[in-house]
Amino acid sequence: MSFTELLPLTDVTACCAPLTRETISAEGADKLARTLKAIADPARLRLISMVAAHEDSEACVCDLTEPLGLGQPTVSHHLKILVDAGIFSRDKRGTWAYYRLVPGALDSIAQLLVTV
Amino acid sequence: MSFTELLPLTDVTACCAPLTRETISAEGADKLARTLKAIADPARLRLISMVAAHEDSEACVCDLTEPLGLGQPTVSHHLKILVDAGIFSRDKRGTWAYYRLVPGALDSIAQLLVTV
DNA sequence: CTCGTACATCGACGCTTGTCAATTTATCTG
DNA sequence: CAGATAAATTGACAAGCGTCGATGTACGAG
Repeated sequence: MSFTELLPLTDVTACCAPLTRETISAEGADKLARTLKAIADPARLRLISMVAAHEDSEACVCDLTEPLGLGQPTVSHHLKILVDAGIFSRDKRGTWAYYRLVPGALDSIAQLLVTV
Repeated sequence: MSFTELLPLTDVTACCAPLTRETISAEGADKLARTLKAIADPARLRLISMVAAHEDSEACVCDLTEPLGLGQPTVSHHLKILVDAGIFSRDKRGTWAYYRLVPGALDSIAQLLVTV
């Protein structure tokens, strides 16, 4: 019963209590920190923004390497981190790998930070 | 002309475009990443949560050291990072330094992540 | 003025992270 | 099959980060 493909790390979604509503547990803090670390990088923020802006809201590595100004292995590395964190999904079609935002992933994170 | 005390790093508030609405600039990504890095740590997430839950929504270092399970210098270090990022404000009264959430700081960050 | 307390700062240490060049794996084409 | 292209993986390196112990600083009590 491998949930891994269906719910990569989106247990962030499962977690509900906003940070400031009730005291977070050490484990919860660890998990949320890991997710935030995945986003807390300039290259990865730009990747998220670029993929969202790309046509059909998806992009392959070759679309991203040159505008980002980083090497292909580095871009692949960042994309893997985002996939592992449940932010991106990966769809391999032929020789290309297409990445897109997991719907609701960023919103789930945002809801944990909000205080209102 | 030192803005530093008035606008620690809350230019995050000034920034408006959610990540996925328009393509973020390299500079914008850098700034947002710095802010997110300030939050993307288990100890600091717990500090945020603990301060928000504390009576009068403020706490001094001595309130936080023991429940966090970290040394006093380490806690001071984390608090400084949160203050520099504009998440916490610091108010020294007598021998004690009281920290509290900057109103709207976390919400500003959350709004940059949201996709809806 | 002296002592104790609360906090900040400094220096050092190990671990993690971002990046690259080189290599490997997978897939399509002829 | 051989060759070419897209992407993932590996190994290495410098830089950054979290933590601690020791020290410095500011403030209140006596």
